[in-house]
Amino acid sequence: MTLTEENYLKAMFHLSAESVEVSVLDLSKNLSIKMPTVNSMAKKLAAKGLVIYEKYKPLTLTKEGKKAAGLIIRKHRLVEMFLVQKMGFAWDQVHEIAEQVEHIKSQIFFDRIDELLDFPKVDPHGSPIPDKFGAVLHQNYVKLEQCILNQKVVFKAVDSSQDSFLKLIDKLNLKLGDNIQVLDIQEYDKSMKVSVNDTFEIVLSQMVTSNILVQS
Amino acid sequence: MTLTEENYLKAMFHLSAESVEVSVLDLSKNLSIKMPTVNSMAKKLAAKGLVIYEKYKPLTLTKEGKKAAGLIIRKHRLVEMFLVQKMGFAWDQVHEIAEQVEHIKSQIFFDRIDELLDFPKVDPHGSPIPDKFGAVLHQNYVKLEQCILNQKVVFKAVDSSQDSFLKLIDKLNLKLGDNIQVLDIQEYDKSMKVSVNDTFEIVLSQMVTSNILVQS
DNA sequence: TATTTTTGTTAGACTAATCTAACTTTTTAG
DNA sequence: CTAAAAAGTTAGATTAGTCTAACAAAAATA
Ligand SMILES: [Mn+2]
Ligand SMILES: [Mn+2]
Ligand SMILES: [Mn+2]
Ligand SMILES: [Mn+2]
Repeated sequence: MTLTEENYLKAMFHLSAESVEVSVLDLSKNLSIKMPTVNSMAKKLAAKGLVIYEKYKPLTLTKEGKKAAGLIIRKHRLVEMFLVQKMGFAWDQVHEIAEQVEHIKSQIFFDRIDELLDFPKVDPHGSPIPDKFGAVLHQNYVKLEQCILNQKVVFKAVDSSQDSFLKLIDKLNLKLGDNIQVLDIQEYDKSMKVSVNDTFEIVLSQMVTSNILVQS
Repeated sequence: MTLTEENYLKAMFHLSAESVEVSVLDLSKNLSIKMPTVNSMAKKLAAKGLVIYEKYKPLTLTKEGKKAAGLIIRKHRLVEMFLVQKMGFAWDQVHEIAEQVEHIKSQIFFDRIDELLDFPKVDPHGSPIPDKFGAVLHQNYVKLEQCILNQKVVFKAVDSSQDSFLKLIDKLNLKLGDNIQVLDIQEYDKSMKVSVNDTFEIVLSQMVTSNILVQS
């Protein structure tokens, strides 16, 4: 499989987290690749048995395709964890590097990373690392955005890898595992005031709360 | 620069260690790519100012080209060192992986590797790591093959990355830094009997002695 | 339902990297 | 010094991945 094909599969996997089916337009936007190009790649992946393609219908990953995508995401997340835990990178520096390293062809390389990290289950952003068969343990996290007044939750993961977002979280002194309570929600812009570990209070815009994943 | 271009430059750099000028045929053999392909790539690299190309003449790297190649080789060797020193790989496992990782686009990634290794000067095979400007400190090593009877030398580097060769060196219990004395040279096949650290004696074929680099 | 907008597809072109077949130049050997 | 061999080049084809322009179908809206 080529690097390009791997990136398409990975994008489809991420997009189908919600809706299972993925439109050509969504993929196109997500990859910043024009629709006709996506269309022809979809046919190519279908010919390889990784995608179900029917004219004018949304795309679906086959079982095979899901597994392949899961294995690439596994490598991506293992690499991110290694970069943070073993090489001292900040969580906002690792996504771009992992985006490239995930395509290295070497089983032992990733096995060794896994071993050195003692077989981690999540990456530095709280996302689950798929197992050796490409299967992802589904997390039942919700967006902080959807929480109600006074609800108490735990900050479990982030839903964006944009470095400006991650840097903001750092600046706000928020960390995975923190206890968050919703103190106030502004009707107008959906911004939230929350308390963190009962020690300090911050205000978060909806753009931020929609990328914070929490568990009750 | 593309991965492919980087690999051509690197190959040229290696081949021009001896003769400065590189024939299209040599490059073709070295890369396992047919001559017409090499020819057109040579023109392309010439257009970018990295190679001097004149019809029917051998190829030469420009100053720019040499620097670019040196920087890729730097990455390759830093990665090999990291894989051995920090990730526990054997010296015969790292070349293939480094061949891929050397193309990662991320300055900080390689800078951090350099730092974690405490700015190493040689890779696990004894080859010098080019500096940040792509310049290589030239080593004055000779092949064990060329040594004379009774000469005492130090094993400094290997001249092949083939894993079967490296495994053989391991099996023979030879290590970089070992003191070697030439005890006997067979007229017929140029095989050598040598003593190692004055503790044991082994016989090496010419194929082996031609890939062992030593210093007096 | 009819029209407009959105989404998806086809056709055709382009670049990078590769190949084979045919031809030319240079080098080597008789 | 010529003929043969080796090395290098050109031409033309192929595959992967991308694009724009034009067209078609599906979905949304009036
Ligand atoms: Mn990531
Ligand atoms: Mn990627
Ligand atoms: Mn190497
Ligand atoms: Mn390489």
